[in-house]
Amino acid sequence: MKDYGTILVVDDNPAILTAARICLGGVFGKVITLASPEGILATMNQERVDVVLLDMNFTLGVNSGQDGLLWLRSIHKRHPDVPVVLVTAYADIKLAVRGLKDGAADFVTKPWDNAELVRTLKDAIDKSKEIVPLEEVEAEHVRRVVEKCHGNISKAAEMLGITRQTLYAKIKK
Amino acid sequence: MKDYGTILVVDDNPAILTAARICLGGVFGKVITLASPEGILATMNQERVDVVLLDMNFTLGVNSGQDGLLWLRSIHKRHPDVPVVLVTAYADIKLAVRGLKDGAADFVTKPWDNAELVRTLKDAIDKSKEIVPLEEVEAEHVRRVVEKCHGNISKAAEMLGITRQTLYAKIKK
DNA sequence: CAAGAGTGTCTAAAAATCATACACTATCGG
DNA sequence: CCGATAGTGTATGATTTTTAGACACTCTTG
Repeated sequence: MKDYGTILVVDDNPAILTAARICLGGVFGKVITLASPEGILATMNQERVDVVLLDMNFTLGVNSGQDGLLWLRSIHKRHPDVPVVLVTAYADIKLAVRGLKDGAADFVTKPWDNAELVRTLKDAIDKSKEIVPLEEVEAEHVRRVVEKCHGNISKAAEMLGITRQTLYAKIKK
Repeated sequence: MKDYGTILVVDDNPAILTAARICLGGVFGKVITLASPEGILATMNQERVDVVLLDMNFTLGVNSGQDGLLWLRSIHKRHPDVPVVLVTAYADIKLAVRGLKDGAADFVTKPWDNAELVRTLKDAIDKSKEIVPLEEVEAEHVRRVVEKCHGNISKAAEMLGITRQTLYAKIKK
């Protein structure tokens, strides 16, 4: 059951970290906890982390979670394929939404439901691990661009940077 | 300035529709309004719509916006490349988040700020119109998969459905 | 009607991809 | 320490894809 790899939990409340270790220990092979976000990148460079659970409420209320967003961006920049799940207070849902737009995989609101948290984390990891063949990605993108050009194959081909004839061939299969 | 095409506004409150016509008329070449969502697909089949502004509060409070989500999915299914911006009450932000996961481009909360609404709609359209060359999409996807395989080129190539040598060639440029 | 834009198809040349192969390195269990 | 296994980097020739260029056709529009 412990096949979900390594999780990094970042929260400035030690009680939360202890709770996380207990709650998540049964699901993740390794639970790393950090009381402050400064060590995130260092930790992720040393250790292969499969998912990050990041609390947004550092420096309580001082700057409405801007710090959290900055850390999220830092993680996303260095490790674009490691999913980050945010933790916010319910009143801060707008912050969580900002986070989603900035690349977070998902978020949970405090106080959280353990089962929901685990499900959210599993989903985030599963989604990040799912790999699509190159051919499929290409076909999907071609379909969208042709749609966007309202069926104008010449324009679509130009925007895709390929020849009209090549686009024909790709559409046919 | 009216180069943002056609917008479809769906809201069961006639006053909102009137306000939308006035507020959005200066930005969009054509503002189509619908008092009920039943006509959405029919309208979109007849007319080329560039963005949809969809209120989630039909059948007030009866089923917490499930209807809105269903309409969102219908639109997204038939017209996957037309961005949909949701309108929800502030208390229903969770609904808006569900909507985002279901493919909505963005959302605004009622009561809205006109400038913010226009900005949100413009962003949604700009983003939906931006077209990426096929080569770039391919390179990005290759990069991600290689990263996900932690540098194991053989595995990455297999998952991408291409040869190891081909992957080499793609990485080199 | 004439011009322009788009379509569908063809050819031969150029480029990319494939299967296969070989030498090399690193890791791990016996 | 040795052999097995897995991965890397590179090479070759055959095969497939893509390209440039061209031609005939349809549509729309001034």
